[in-house]
Amino acid sequence: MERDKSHRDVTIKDVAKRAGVAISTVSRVLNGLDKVSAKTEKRVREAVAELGYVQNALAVSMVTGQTKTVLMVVPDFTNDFNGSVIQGAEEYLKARGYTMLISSTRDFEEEDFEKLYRRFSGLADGILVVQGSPDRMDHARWEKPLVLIDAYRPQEDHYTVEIDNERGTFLLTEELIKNGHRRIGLVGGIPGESASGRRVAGYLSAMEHFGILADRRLMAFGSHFEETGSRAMAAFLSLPEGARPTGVVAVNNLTCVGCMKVLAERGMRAGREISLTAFDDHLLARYSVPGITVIERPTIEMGREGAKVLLALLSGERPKEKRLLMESRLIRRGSVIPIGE
Amino acid sequence: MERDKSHRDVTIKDVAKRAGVAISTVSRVLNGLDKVSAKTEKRVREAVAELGYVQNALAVSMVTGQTKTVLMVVPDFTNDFNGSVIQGAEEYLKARGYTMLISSTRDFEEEDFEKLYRRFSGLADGILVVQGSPDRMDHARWEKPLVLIDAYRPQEDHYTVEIDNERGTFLLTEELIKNGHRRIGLVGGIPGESASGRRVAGYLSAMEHFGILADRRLMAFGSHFEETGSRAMAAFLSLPEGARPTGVVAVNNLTCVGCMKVLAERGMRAGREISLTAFDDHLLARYSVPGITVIERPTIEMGREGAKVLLALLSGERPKEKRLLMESRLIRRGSVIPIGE
DNA sequence: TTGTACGCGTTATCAA
DNA sequence: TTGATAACGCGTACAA
Repeated sequence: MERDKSHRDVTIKDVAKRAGVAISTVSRVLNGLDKVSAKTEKRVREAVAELGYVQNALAVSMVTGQTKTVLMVVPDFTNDFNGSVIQGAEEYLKARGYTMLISSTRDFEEEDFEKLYRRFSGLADGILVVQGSPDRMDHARWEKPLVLIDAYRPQEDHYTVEIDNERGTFLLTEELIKNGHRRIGLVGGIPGESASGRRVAGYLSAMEHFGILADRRLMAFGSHFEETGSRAMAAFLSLPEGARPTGVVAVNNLTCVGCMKVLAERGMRAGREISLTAFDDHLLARYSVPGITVIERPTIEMGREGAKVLLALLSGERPKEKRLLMESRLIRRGSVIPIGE
Repeated sequence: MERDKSHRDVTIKDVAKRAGVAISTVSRVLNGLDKVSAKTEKRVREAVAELGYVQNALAVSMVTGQTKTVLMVVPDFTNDFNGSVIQGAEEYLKARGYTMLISSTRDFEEEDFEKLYRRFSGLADGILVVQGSPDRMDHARWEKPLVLIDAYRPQEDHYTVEIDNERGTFLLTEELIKNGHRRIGLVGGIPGESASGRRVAGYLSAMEHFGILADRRLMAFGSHFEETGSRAMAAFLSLPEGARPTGVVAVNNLTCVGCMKVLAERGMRAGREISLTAFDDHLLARYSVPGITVIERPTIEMGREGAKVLLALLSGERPKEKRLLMESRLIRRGSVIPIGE
């Protein structure tokens, strides 16, 4: 509570005194807007250097109304997809003089979103929200610029950065079908969540496209986490021979890991006893033997583009295309076994 | 630049007017310090609710001198170790009313650290620095409370949260030796960095302890990244039969991944053609078949403890033990092959 | 118990 | 081209 005024930071006043000018002159030099004589400017700059003066960002924000700060909301920091998105966004923001505040929504209750908005509304100029959480958030409470990454809410009207989720699982499913698979399991994510929803749709649409009847027993849902993948794979494996899927599509990185975990526990491997394809590339998919066939998303770029759109919004631009669709691609590895008819 | 005063946020003044009291009374109610009559308090609370008043954190910080914000500096967000540390710290801070600012130091030049300190010195009350970057940082410029996580600089005097790095690699090396290995390769990290240094020391000390002469050709250095592991493993494998290591110790998660990558490319596997042990548990170590024998660190807890120490510092406490040592443990998996004498 | 008024470090307006 | 000063929203001595 006690402020120690003795070793206070040096302020604009100190600089003004040292340079023998008014504080408004110092401010002008620092912000380089109005004209200042070369001589005065030099004196001020010297005083700044000598005193090691640093602007008080808080005071600047108070009067300008801008914090030059962006809030990033992610479901979880331990997921490598989120990590990459953050990396991309942070680099872009930092390079443009913006600072990044961060908050994870793991274990959030409904009410916590409201608190989050309250707490940060005065601290950040804009907000970047990464998938997962958004479906439970009431974005309407946030009145400043907002960009959604990897989420889309048709009933609302936000700027978003996405990939074509439906096409992704379509490709994964198609890959299995073209290799002769007919009984294909699906490990869905959270039933109501937007990205998961599209991915499930892609699976169904591929099945239909190739005239295969989808089997309810081969579709499992739950969460974005490992556990859902493990449970699903275990259930699939316990089906009788004729009903058991020969291939499985996992809708995200962690559920894929869960599938692989169960396989490993039973001495099985994707690409040997069963085929597996999944959304999102990750270490395990890339370097396990055989590797997993996946849909790779430009994660760093998604973060960067999200930040780019947000800064555009902050500078008053209003891009008329609200949804930005990024490219994703299928990477074929050894996890899909060709099956003879 | 233009502040739109028309739809300004509601301020403490508005609340005071609505409640028919002075702003100082509102402040008192909000901060609950001084005594306020029950009736007045009720009126104020109602006014707050009706107007949807939210304190302006910036203004509060200006007058209190505290930002209730902590800066977290990490080398990279895409590394799962860092992600976990962030997760642990963020949860702890959030629960205590603190906000987290974040910055990655990937690709930082020397001078950037100075800029970083400048930029954030007024924005955060304290700083949490995660390994990697610290060795190139001049922490002296940061005058507020600081806690180092997974880094130790003997020449300086900071609060740190660590594990016994030397013991970790000692155990990894010992595990190989006890399984009959004698030619053991080491994939070191950044030569000058503190944690890497201790880990290299652990390897050397195990070798010496068991009377094995360390071979320079079996020690490779470079970075914390995959590439260093790949290069090292490739070099090891190209050694003539009698000089080639039968076991390898990787000092961190990514270099371990790099090793596994090279093995995979050549159709080899850790636990088959060669033995491998590594620092840090991660997806690939856990679920590849066979799994990798690793040192597991309590990553989330390290973040949490770091935050805890920092908040203690911020509240004026000065724990006399500056170095906090966390427990790590060896997890045995199938990547170590017993070798007959 | 409550109200007045000052200060926190800036920017921006208006005069000089 | 420069200087004086009113905001920005709040906490808190000090007075009432």
